[in-house]
Amino acid sequence: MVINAQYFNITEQTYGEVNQLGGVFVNGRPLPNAIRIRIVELAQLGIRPCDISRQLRVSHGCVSKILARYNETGSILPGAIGGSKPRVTTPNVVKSIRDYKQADPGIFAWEIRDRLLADGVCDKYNVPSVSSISRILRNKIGNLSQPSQYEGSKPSPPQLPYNPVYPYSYPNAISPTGAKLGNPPGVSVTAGHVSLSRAWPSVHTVSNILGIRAFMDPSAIAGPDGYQQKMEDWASVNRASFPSAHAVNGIDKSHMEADIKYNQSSSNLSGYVPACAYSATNQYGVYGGPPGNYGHHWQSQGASLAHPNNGAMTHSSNIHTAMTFKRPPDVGDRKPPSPLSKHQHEALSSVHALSLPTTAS
DNA sequence: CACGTGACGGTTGAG
DNA sequence: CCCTCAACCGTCACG
Repeated sequence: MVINAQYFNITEQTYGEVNQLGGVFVNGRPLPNAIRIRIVELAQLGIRPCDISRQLRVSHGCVSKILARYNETGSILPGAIGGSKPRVTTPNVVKSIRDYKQADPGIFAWEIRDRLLADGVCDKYNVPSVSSISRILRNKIGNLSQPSQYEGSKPSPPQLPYNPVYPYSYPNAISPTGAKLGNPPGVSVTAGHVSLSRAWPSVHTVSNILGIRAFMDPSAIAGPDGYQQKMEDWASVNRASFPSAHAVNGIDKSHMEADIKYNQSSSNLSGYVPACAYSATNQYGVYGGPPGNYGHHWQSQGASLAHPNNGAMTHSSNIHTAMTFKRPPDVGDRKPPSPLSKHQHEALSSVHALSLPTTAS
């Protein structure tokens, strides 16, 4: 919608807010993927969450959350925002209900429910409630005599049962959603692209847009290096850091389109932009944030980046060793609080070309 | 001091 | 279209 317009508006007015650490964020919206990636990267390098928080100027709660999610799901992407959960009354389920009803017109809703479970049409997590079944009988099936619409359309793509439980379907990417993840250009993918590319105009852009120049401007702030760096970070995020990011993704996503998403970044953000027409609408454009999965759905994210397991660093070839991004979560250990040595820092910086000030506090 | 957690105010998008 | 609702977001404050 507003796409460009929005952008402009933004420029004028500032969309973001500044947190206690001086970082810029957009309330209600996820952090840009670049920052998310950065958080994970730094953590992988052994940098403590508190330091990451200070360095990137992201609240520790957020850092904690992102890292926890990453360790758990292997994805750095935010969850799908908005929309509704996948309906339990999928065409397949409706069809089954209809079949049961046809076979036994006197069947009760609760009996249907039991049968859905017994037949494996649904599992305990996605089986419709009795009331839902009643509604289906009444509204969708109603007259058995008539061919239901469903039938006609019979869309039923092979639908697997949803996994409401796990919004992140990361597991094998098999999930219905998962499947889609990979391929469909649509959503998630796009989002990813978007995020990177367009999302991140450039630090400067961002700052300007947000009107927070002050923060970033060292002179203005007089702050410790931190500030300055911050700028860099954002900038770097956009650019330099990307490579790494990309690495990250690369890893994870192995199968997913993910590659695209992040990879590009290193090469150049702009490339992918087109893909997503979508996000434009989002503030992201403005924010710089990536819509990530946003637009989309449930599944998309699930797969998200990839997770550790498969991860396999497919692309990693290029990646700097430093980033062993994703190790299997099990390994768990997100690094011990060990103080990362400066050494590590150096490594990191070199990798990303960032200078990490380690929050020298 | 580090960090996990939940309240809070916000956005999003399917239905 | 507009509204509702439920999901997610990041920040903040508390423990």
